[in-house]
Amino acid sequence: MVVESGKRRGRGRPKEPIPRSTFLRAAQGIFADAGFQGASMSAIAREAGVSKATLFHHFETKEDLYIEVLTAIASDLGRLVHEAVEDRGNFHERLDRLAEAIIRYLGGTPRAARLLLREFVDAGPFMNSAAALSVATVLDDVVALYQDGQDAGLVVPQDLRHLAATSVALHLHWFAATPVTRHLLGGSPFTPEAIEDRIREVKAQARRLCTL
Amino acid sequence: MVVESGKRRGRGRPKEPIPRSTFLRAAQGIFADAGFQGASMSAIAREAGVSKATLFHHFETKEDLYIEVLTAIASDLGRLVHEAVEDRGNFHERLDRLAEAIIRYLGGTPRAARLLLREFVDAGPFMNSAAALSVATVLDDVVALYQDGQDAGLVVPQDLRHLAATSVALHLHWFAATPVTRHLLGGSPFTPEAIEDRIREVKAQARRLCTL
DNA sequence: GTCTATACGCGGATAGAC
DNA sequence: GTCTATCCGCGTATAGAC
Repeated sequence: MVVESGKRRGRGRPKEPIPRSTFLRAAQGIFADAGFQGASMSAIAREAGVSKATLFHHFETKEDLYIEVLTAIASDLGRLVHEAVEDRGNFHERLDRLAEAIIRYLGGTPRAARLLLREFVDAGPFMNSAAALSVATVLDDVVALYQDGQDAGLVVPQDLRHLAATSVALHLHWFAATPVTRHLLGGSPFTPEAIEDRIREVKAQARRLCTL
Repeated sequence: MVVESGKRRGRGRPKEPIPRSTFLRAAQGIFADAGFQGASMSAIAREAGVSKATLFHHFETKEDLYIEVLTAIASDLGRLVHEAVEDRGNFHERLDRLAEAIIRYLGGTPRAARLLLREFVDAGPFMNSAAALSVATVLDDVVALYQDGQDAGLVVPQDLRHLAATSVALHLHWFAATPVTRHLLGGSPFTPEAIEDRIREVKAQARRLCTL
């Protein structure tokens, strides 16, 4: 999946600098497939269709590039969760909205779940950077949603932290643990039909999980 | 956590060969912390208290060592699941037994969940080896349990594959995604009290998840 | 069966031309 | 801003002494 730039770029300052998104897209792919340690800057440069030195010109270190890739995803999800969870409609509507928004995003961005879940397991450069705070915010948003439900007497009187953890696991694992999902499903979870099925199933599971 | 052998081992064939478990334990630790790619044979040898060459004498390649470590865990869990799920007692008893057995194992073997979940996300050497079949068996055991429940009219008429996936995610994520769990819990999930709490919460969640 | 020593490639990162 | 060429360390893996 090499970028087709038609003709090779020559030396010297070009009229059209390579957009940052080119590097980020390539990096997203390689990091998702190989992880932070397994990915090499050479592979990312190759994928982006530039030389390694060019890549190093745009990102001082591999860590910088990795953190930027993960920050973009965490920020997307953070926005999505915050909007879905906001105080419009009753508790169950908010719960449904949350599931649907997350699944459409993770289903439409196949690398996102793998990148995030791997980083959670690795406790790697991103989770050890300041940007990890956005993850904490998302978690707190989810807990707050359940808290609202509990206050309204709609949610079972159980530990909300375990409930929030299950919610995160539920969403990420399906799209990230591809061998497991493929074995169970017998196909890709990223087809449009599979995604619609998933939304239906998760909405039902999420309701039963917390409802009295 | 270096092995204390008292005095250094000399050259030549020793009277007491180093037990294989020494290498496996060390490898488990390093692989769990760094992942397959991130781990180095030097680090594992250091942790085991032997030279790199000695380690390579016992395991031809890093992959061999890694697969053996993961096979041991998958086999432990496979046995546990198979026993817990077997046809003793009613459906809810079997469900509770399953949760308790898995949580005690993962809680008492802090590296297991990380190793397994990371491998699921990586689709690495283990999942591409023949040994991965044991994972498929476990998944099928779980689906079969839910099928029994559905046949008995105790389980909600929903897609059992999504239910099984949630069950796996639920168990692994809590003990594997340590930064997330620690943020939510505000401490380690591996203390005896945290484990008992976890058993209680998961039993309740697992019931609500599938029960009519 | 374990050691020391080493081969060899590939990783991240840099220098300097254009 | 991008290129080619290169440095240097650490990775896996091997050879041969003991």
